[in-house]
Amino acid sequence: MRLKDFFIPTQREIPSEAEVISHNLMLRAGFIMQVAAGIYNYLPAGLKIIRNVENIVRQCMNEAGAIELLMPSVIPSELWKESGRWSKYGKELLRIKDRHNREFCFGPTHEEVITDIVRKYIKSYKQLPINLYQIQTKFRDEIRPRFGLMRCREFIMKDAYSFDIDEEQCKLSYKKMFDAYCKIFDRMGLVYKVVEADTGAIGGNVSHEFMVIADTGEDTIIYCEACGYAANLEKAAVKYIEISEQKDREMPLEKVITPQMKTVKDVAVYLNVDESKVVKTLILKCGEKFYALLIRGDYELNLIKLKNTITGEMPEFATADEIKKITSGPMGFSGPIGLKIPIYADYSIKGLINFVTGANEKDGHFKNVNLGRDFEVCGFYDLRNAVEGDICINCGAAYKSAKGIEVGHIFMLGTKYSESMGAYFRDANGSLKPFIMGCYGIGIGRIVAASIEQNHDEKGIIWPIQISPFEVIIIPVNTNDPYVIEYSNRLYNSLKKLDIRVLIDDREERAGVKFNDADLVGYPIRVNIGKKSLENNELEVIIRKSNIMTKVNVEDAADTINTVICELKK
RNA sequence: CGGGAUGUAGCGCAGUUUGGUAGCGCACAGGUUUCGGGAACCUGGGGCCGGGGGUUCAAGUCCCCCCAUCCCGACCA
Repeated sequence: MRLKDFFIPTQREIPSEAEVISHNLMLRAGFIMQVAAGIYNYLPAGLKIIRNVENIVRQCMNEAGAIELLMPSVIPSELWKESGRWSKYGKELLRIKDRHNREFCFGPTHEEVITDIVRKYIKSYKQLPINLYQIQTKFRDEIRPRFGLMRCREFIMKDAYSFDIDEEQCKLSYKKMFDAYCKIFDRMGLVYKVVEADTGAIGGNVSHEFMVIADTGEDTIIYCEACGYAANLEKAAVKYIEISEQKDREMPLEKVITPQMKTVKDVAVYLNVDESKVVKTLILKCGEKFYALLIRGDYELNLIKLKNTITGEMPEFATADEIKKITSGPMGFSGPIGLKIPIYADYSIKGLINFVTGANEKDGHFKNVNLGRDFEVCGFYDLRNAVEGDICINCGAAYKSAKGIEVGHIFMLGTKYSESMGAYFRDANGSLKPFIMGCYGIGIGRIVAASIEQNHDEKGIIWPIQISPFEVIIIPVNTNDPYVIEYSNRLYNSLKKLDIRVLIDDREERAGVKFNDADLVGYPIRVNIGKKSLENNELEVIIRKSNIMTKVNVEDAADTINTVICELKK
């Protein structure tokens, strides 16, 4: 491609809306352009990158035996009502109406549609297993889109769905996808971790997330270097450690005045105790039922764990009015003593003595509160977020934590959709069985963003060659020198003959402009063809990543570059 | 959804305090000189100052309403 005939609108100015580096660089390199909050144009070079990522994904999926199809982005509400998700899926689901006032949604995921296909055509165990996938534009009406392609509302996703005769076969399908995902992210050159995850709104029981490690990531992952355990924050288990404080040192209960001291921090500072000696009492609501949760002041409640161990449904925090009604005290002063609703406690409370809690009245707290003596709880559970330094549930070493970008997520779904939507097949005995399903997503745009987060320097992007919009850029340095132009064109044609994805910067720009643009856009290999070096019958090959420049004889140039490309692809 | 901020040329911004008919840099067009890390000079084009309503002789500037975008929060108990 000749740059004059192509379109890469690089910007010199730093876009004011871009907070994270990948967003900033994608805007400046002319890959994307914002149309609305969380909705972007993919400009030509950006599209090339997207396509490269898609093709790697596609190739690995095909190798793993998955079959590509394409489902619509607009889906009638009927299918979603069958699965029950029309009402359960929250505001993220963009619901729209056609001219006849019929309800549709813009698909955020396609379990319903794929199940509809399979239940219609797959009738026998002989047709199984099958894994169908698509690469499609999805829409999720995120509360807060941000960080460019990292969290947008409209985004491109690869989603695959497997159908099996039983759990065991499903595990095999799941494993195949697991391995395919590893291969995909390896080929992209990404540094990632696979973590255990909660299944959330999609449903099911087993789930893994593929996390690209990056400080700008929105997710927290907890991992153990000793045994390899890794999970996201929602899932990471906290091991119960016995605290052996001496029961006989219990002191008499004491009420203290704590004017305006609403937060754990306020109270701890005011009473001159450590935050870990303040126990917070959280009032949660789940349907019509209320619960009180006790957590040590320096820890955070994990709603997902609460849902999975106690409430079953996703709980919400009670409002100020509800708290007033239930505890008879204002928000900020709740405590377990005298509460009439079920009280559950995190393990962190067990064994604690002489702690501080709210007194369920304005400006009042209790000191020297003790479990058993002053109140009782229904039980102790793991209800808090793990933190760095916690003891690994597997091996006893200390957890570490890191920020990650979720680029892939795989689930074993079981029969959630097949049963609700009546998708059954005949097994070998002739009896009707629901399909055992799995689903497997990869965020294409997110991979692009994540790749930039991991591969850039102060000048711009450093593409892994597999993803780069072009493999080589040729820069004729002196555009007024006929030899420079001639040799540039000659090399360009030779590289094209070798099927190398080559771009020649034939613009009438000064060398510095071209160099800076090349560094910004991030081509892995740059070839400078200038008057000076041509006098020695040489040109310069520069590797973007290492910034190493090699002088190469013009006659050998094409072959040398081809060799370099092969090296970089390894 | 709550809080904060910002909307002025394609991009980045000043001008708003104290109302008086819109400016800078980059980009763009023409010209001269330059030409291996974002050139210099000259000339030029480009704005319903986010939208609507009001106050005023006069509004980018003051008041009201709306819209959009960005940031923070949504774990305060």
